[in-house]
Amino acid sequence: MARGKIQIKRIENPVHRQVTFCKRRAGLLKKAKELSVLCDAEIGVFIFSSHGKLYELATKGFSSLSLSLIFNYEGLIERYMKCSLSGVQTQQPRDKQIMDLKEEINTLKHEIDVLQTGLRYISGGGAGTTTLDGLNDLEKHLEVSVYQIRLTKMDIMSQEIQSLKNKEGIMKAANEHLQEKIDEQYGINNTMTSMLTDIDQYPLWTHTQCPLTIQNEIYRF
Amino acid sequence: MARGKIQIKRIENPVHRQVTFCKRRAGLLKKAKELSVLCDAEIGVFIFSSHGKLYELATKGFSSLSLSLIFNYEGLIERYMKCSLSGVQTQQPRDKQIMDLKEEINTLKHEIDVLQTGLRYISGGGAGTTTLDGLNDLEKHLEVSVYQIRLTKMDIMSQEIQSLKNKEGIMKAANEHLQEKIDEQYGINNTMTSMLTDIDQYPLWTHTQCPLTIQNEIYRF
DNA sequence: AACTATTTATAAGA
DNA sequence: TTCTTATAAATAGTT
Repeated sequence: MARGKIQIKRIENPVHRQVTFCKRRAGLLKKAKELSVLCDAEIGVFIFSSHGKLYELATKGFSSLSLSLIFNYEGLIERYMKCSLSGVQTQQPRDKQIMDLKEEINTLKHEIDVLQTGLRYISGGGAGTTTLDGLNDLEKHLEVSVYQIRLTKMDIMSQEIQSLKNKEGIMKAANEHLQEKIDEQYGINNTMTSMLTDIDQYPLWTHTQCPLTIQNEIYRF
Repeated sequence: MARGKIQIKRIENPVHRQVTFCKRRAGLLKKAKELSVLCDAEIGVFIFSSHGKLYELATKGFSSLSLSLIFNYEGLIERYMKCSLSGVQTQQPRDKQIMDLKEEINTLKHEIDVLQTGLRYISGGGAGTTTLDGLNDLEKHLEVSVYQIRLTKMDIMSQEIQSLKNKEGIMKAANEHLQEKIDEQYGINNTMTSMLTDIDQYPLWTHTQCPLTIQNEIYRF
């Protein structure tokens, strides 16, 4: 856009490409920031360079709304479940519970296996595994470790929310509302949308009242 | 930036704000597209207006990264629903066997933590921590690893795909099915996800049978 | 939605 | 990467 017009197509010269990447990346992130400030919008920008390096920008609200939605929902839902369950106090046959625990143990053992494989993969620069099956396994396994990291993260976060009040009635209402939304909009991403809507509708819920929403508000990145 | 300089702070006049939002949003998305093309980068941009409407841009490679995250989320909702429907789980009876199992689980989880720390050290460098920031970093590193594994996987796949002939009739039928799905479930991000779902619905497709269009959408970078 | 006077971003060169 | 600067692009205020 200066000293000559350019065509918008892949820059073949790697040096030029890298320089342009730096400049335009900075420009894009700046523009994104400006837009979010000027117009009170929540914005997330993720840029992976061709070499795989991540550059990102996320406004606080964006993190708390959609980033959490995308990256942290597993942790959030799990916590939500725990919370609503402890309020409801229902009974479960002991055998089933024991089986569940054993199953969890097996899952964790398998995961350890996988993490060890992943460790070898990463440390070897990926050179070791080249079969499709091997890569599929590895991919799954790394996803599992990302998941575990998220759980750990959430554990740390949960310490912060111990001080919030537990109002069971509102929690149950939230639960019901959530279930309704899921039933209503169950589909692929429609559900995601409804979660967002929920967050907007109940901004003041505390963790124990509605963990799904409040953790988004409190535990931003 | 024209007819007068402006301060980068929230525009209080709602009309001005809306107009500026439109203009700058278009500008930002254009810039993002240009960057991805010029520099061969994978980019995702998510803009939520102050009213909650989502505008987004995601390059193909980027979508393959976020796809899995969304897909995982979807799986979670399924699990959540199953759980709710099959009756609520209970508080544990403080029974020795269960306690033992839980102890084992904790041990295994700890081991996983250790492995995760190792992964971080290898993949990211820097000191291992258990702080939130540290975990955030680790999470990102692993995500990039998953992303890179996928790129490799997709390369392998696309080589196979190119060596096989497509059967046009099946391809057309599948495309129609896909289009139906997209129409049905069109919402925020769901085009990508619905394609994934389609793939899952046809697990026995061989490369010769699997429609070219779907492969293009999912496996091309 | 258009129009334009300006500001901003940036391509090329160093 | 960073700086400089000529120029292309974006856009604030206006119609």
